[in-house]
Amino acid sequence: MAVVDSEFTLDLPVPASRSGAGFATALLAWYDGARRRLPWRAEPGEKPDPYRVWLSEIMLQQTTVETVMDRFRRFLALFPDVFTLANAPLESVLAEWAGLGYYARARNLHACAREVAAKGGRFPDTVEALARLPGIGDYTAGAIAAIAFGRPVAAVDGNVERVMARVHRLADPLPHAKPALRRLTQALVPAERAGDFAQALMDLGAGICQPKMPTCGRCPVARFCAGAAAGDAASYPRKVAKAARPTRHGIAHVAIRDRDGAVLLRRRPPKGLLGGMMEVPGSEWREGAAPSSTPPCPGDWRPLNVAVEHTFTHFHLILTVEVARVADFAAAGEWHRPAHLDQAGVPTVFMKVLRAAGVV
DNA sequence: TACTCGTGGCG
DNA sequence: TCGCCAAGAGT
Repeated sequence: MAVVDSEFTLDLPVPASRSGAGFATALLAWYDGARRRLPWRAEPGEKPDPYRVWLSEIMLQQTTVETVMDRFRRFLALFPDVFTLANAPLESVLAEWAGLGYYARARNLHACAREVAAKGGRFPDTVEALARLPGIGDYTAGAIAAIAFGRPVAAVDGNVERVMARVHRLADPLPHAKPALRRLTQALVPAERAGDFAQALMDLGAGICQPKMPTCGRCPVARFCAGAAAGDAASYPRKVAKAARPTRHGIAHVAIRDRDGAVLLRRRPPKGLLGGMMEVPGSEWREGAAPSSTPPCPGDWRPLNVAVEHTFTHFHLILTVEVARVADFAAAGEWHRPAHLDQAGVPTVFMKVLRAAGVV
């Protein structure tokens, strides 16, 4: 009955104990008593708002619930509906997104809002149509279709992958196992309450079937779980080893205007790393020795004693910071006063630079 | 397919 | 301290 460890294929029928209504019924019964109350989540009996569901799903991509809680409320207060968002300048959306990371999400969010608004303001209600919108991939399309529109489709995020890999004791490592895990999940989706089912799986993954310490003793679906039965749930899902992170070096020039303490910032190119966000002018970031760079304006440039370090997803960065108080002059960029830097759209790495320089 | 793309928290 | 992890998508 248990799926053997070497099983990679999914053409075999799902074992009866892990298929059909039993799993979903047990999970939903648990969810009815244990569901988290979250700002974007409709209360029982409430009709979900597709705009809020969509916004929350984008914001939650690779981002913790804890972080999103406050940011979601802030964002919704500024952009309460899809038309407000569509009509807002991209720069204001990026500024509000600053610090959240993965800024392509904000660019795609804005582009998606414009598409939806241009077609009347209603989000499509099928996985296929949703997945055609910018920033909406397989997971998010499923989540919106299920949560906002009740479609009986799977929403397979990292939580669900983990739960399913354990339930089935799947030996195939991620990311190769993703399509298999999607099919295994879809096979369990109930005809009714598909949105609750999706959210229940995520609550289960977040609260009980946690990455390093699953508490199978409190799990409502442990009796359906091969990993719980074998006592090795924590060893799933298997994953392929990740590549080592290289270190890049660079220089950042903090120009402080004598007159009022304003600092010189520039807008980065619209795509790529930190695309569209504001930056402190500086050198390129390269592996090996720090590249030389010309300051953005003349001045008495002095290096700080302490370098600024920041880790991105795929590389570590060490920035040497040089500071100068400079006279007012026409520079390629914008002068921002310290009091308003939190509204300028400065990503975290450059906020670290400004803190090191004593600007904020 | 494999790589790019942020940030903060935690064991 | 440091790798792992968090409601992934685009290319």
